[in-house]
Amino acid sequence: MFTETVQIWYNKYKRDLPWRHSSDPYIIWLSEIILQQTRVDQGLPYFYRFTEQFGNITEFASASEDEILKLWQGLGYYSRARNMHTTAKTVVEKFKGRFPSAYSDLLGLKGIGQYTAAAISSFAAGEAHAVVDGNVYRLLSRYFGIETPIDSTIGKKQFTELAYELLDSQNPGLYNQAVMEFGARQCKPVSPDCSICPLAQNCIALKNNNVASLPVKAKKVKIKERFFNYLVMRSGANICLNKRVQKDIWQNLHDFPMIETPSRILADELNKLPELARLTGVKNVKVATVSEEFKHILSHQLIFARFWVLESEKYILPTDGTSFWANEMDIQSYAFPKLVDIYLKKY
DNA sequence: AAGACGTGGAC
DNA sequence: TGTCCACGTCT
Repeated sequence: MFTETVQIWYNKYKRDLPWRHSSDPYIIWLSEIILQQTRVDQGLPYFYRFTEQFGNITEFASASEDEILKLWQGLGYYSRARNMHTTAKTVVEKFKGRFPSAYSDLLGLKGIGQYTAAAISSFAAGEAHAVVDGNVYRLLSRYFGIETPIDSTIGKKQFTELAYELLDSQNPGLYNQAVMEFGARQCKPVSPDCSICPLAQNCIALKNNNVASLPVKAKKVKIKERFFNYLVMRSGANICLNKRVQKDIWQNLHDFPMIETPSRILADELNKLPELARLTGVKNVKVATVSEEFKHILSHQLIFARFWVLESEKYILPTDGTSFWANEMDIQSYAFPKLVDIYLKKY
């Protein structure tokens, strides 16, 4: 009943999305990775960008990581782009350029977990694997009145087992699309219109009047505050950039040489920091201008950033090994996190 | 196996 | 304003 109702609803109300016309595992992979933790509206332009740029997995694999990250710029969770590049090269080398569609093959690829392997194998090859994404957790927890936290090991197991029981093994692709679309559009996170819901009759949460409190999540993220002091150095037509190679946010994207401090600092405090002399190679650097404070919110961090534009006759190349002088004309070819991109567009 | 990892839109 | 979405995957 549940399964049939959801599929009937889907056939009537589904959105026409470009990847739904394809059974090419490469195209489905692109769309699924882009859509992880990302809404359709935000991901759609990136999907077009990537399919236009790379017509197949071999073209994708032959691009550089910098190129991939530049195309991905602004979408967030950049490990997705780095993992895609790794996977593209794996597919060319180990699968002769034919993107796999078997669940077990897919699970072995970087960036593909249970959800994505189930999605690609069911959409591209009709394999009977149930997708369990945020939409599915929400829909099942409400309809069946399940209060097990979805971010617990037990919860994950319980919801996955239920999803496999409900799966239409004759039409796994259709069922998976339907259940996710239903969750996204009808059983919405906030204020769903239960008065028009075809599942309302048997929905436990609706009966118990606790739709709004499901699904249950046990953990809450701790937000860590960080203070970034970016050093903007220009020399002729060049500007000093930094590649973020360390294991931290925005890995392999670019910003400026930066001094992170435990709290907000003033100009004369910045001048006293030994890192300033070390990063600039100049003893008494003058601060020409200071930007306003930029507040940048990540899922787990709150970043306060200032851009200190330095004035000096001459700088030496910072000795951190990750900074370099770039021609200002080439600036648009580097991938930047949103915070830095906003600053660059403003000044 | 708990925590890390972006961004933007809805309310 | 702040909170939620946002389990998806990796480490």
